[in-house]
Amino acid sequence: MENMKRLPDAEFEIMKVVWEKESPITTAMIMEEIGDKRKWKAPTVLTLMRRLVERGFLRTEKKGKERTYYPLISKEDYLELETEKFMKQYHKNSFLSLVNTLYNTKEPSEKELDELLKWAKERRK
Amino acid sequence: MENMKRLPDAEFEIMKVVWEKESPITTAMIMEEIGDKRKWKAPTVLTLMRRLVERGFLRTEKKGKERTYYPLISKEDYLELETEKFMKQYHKNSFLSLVNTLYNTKEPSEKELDELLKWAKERRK
DNA sequence: TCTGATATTCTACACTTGTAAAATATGATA
DNA sequence: TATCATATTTTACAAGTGTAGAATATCAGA
Repeated sequence: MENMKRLPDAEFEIMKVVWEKESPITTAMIMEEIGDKRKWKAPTVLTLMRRLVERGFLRTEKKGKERTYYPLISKEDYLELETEKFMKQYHKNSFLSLVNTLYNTKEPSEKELDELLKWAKERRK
Repeated sequence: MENMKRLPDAEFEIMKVVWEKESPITTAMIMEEIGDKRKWKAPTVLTLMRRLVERGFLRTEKKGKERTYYPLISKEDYLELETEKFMKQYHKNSFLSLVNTLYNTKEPSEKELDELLKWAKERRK
């Protein structure tokens, strides 16, 4: 999508569920998944879904009483946008800046280090 | 600070300038630095500074006609919060997820890889 | 077909954020 | 000290976001 924008937190919550379920998505599925955790009422969820449709993140169809939804933006594409924005805004696109910030106080785990080393070496050869 | 919250973008812009200058900070300094770029009027900047004071990011003193400001939160502390929130929310705290997202389409530069390898190796032994 | 249950839509409202005009205070200068 | 220039404070307002009550539509069953 041209000029995709960051999602408000609540809408991103919804999208996370949408991405992890199989389409078509129903409101019931969303309610079941996060209704409890977030204590959202049905109209709240419906409002968020509607806004996501307006934003072009979902498309929707009405069958009788109920609506179904389908994602138009993939999780990968969205996370890429989000991550690039973040790296640029807070770390001048420097990965080193990021790790230094994160592990300034704490130490990285062995596992993280291993994964990272493996990843970096693979790209380098 | 207990329960520090994320800053709105405009306020973060201000903080970036605050952090890079020597305290005490004056509005004039801010205006000079980003007044042009962002085309903010003086009252806009003053409002943002006031909000930052209310949030506990700055303290301020009034000398005569003018105000001076001092940061109460360091750049390092704030970036740590921001980065941790980001990693948790968008990457389940996994670096690998982050690098895979970033370098899914593009390739990492030699320089990034070198820096990263160096960093990881240093931590490991 | 009437009725109740349920999903959706409409409407609303408070809070946050970005932005600044108008009003005011105060130091500098004539 | 009266006046001007300038910095600050007050006030405001539109958009965006989180949240949901009230109103409405529609399916399923009596």
